[in-house]
Amino acid sequence: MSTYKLRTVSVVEAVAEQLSEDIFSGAFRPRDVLTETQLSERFDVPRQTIRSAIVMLLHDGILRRERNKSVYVPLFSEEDIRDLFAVRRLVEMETARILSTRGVLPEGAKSAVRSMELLSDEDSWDELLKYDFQFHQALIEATKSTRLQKFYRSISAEMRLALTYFRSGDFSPSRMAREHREFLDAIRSGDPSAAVEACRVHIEESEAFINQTIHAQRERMDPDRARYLSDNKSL
Amino acid sequence: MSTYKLRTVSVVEAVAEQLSEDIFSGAFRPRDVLTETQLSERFDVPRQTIRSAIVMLLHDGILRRERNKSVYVPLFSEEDIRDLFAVRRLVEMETARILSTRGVLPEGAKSAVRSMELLSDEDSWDELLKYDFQFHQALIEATKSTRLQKFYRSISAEMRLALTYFRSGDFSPSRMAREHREFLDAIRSGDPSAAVEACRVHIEESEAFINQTIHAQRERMDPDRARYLSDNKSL
DNA sequence: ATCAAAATATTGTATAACAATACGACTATT
DNA sequence: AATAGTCGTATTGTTATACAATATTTTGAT
Repeated sequence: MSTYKLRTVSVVEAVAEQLSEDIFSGAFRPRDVLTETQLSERFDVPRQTIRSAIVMLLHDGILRRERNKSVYVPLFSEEDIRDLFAVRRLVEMETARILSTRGVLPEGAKSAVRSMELLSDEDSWDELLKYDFQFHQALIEATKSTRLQKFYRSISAEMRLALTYFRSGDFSPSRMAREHREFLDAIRSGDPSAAVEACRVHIEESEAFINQTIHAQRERMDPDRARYLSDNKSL
Repeated sequence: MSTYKLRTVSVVEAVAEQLSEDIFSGAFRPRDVLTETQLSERFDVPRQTIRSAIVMLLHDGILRRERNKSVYVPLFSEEDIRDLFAVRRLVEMETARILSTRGVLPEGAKSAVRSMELLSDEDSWDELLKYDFQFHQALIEATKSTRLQKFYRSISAEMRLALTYFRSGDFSPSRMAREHREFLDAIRSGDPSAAVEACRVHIEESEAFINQTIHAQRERMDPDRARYLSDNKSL
């Protein structure tokens, strides 16, 4: 008889998950303030449960709070974006080094790229984003490094939130697929330094894309607003 | 008039802090299971408060649990130690690169080294460890990278716990001080690659020291026990 | 001794209440 | 009108209690 590892979901986890979705989907916008009683009614669970769920999301970086204040959806500054990408680059380059050294190429990453290649320009940004995350997730998990995974988890939620804010920019599934394919091939090559370099390129392309979207959004604003944001280094 | 940023401590934080100390100090040993009611009585706070404190320590990696089970103090495997050091090396090398590039040399790190140099061989391992952590903490904070700091925090507690387990090995404050001094000088030099390399050496010396202690401990055991541990890759 | 059922212990969730803090509205004073 | 002070309200932080769900131990039957 084989044994199954069943996956159960506690109430707190379910609330945290749904609340995350509400944030990612835009139901809650940056700077929105969420009070515990309000959430308690929304999900029809006791306030204690909400508080536990909030702690999870605080750790994921998609909610913030000061003491004795209500939590709020974070607004990422340019500095936040820089920091996120810098750290992500660090982690992913190390991942690329490990995997190419070990000659490991996770199936999940391969299938994610295949899925991307099947997307057409009419498909949604969300769809593309899903495969993007699946790809990188698979790579990290293949390292088998508990701490690296923990680290990546702690920034991936923030990353996802940042990316959804700037989804509106023009994007091309085919280009995205090609970039991921190249990265994957570099890892497959077995040359660690080449893989690491490909990773750097990949992440920097991603960052450049975001920055471009940010600036495009800013130009669509009126000058005063743009100047204000520029002064406050916020998005 | 200058403004102060006051630091307050909530009940949960105080409990978490004290509980951490109890774990670091060895009052709770690896594999010890801690029930919530037991802790509730020990600290004379309601169970809900204990639960919140536990969540913090779970994130710090100095407590673990499976669902519906009591938490327990982790026992680090050799793989854990390897993983911890690998990731720590990654973060600290990046830190060294950043600081040497920017020409930043935090005061806290300098004073930590000075304190080490004043220690004699009669002083305690705990004392030395304190300055060691102060040194690395200061470096990380000087990067101003929120995510890097968050990450470091998430492994430093585990690191400290691992180090306290193996405190018994022979140690030399003067050698420790010298190693840190050399690392600091390398950062000061302004040559990033030299600083990064010095960092690698520093961390690897630290890891080698731990491994040596581990093996020494193992040899003091009886053969059966040693073989058992070897088989289970646990310490 | 082995297995199953019952009793117990422990975590997870729910409800309520109160204390501490933050925030806004209002008032009094100048 | 502007300012500082006071009060009331909303919100978070903490405590208390109870019960449900799950895990563990004990007991009992075979």
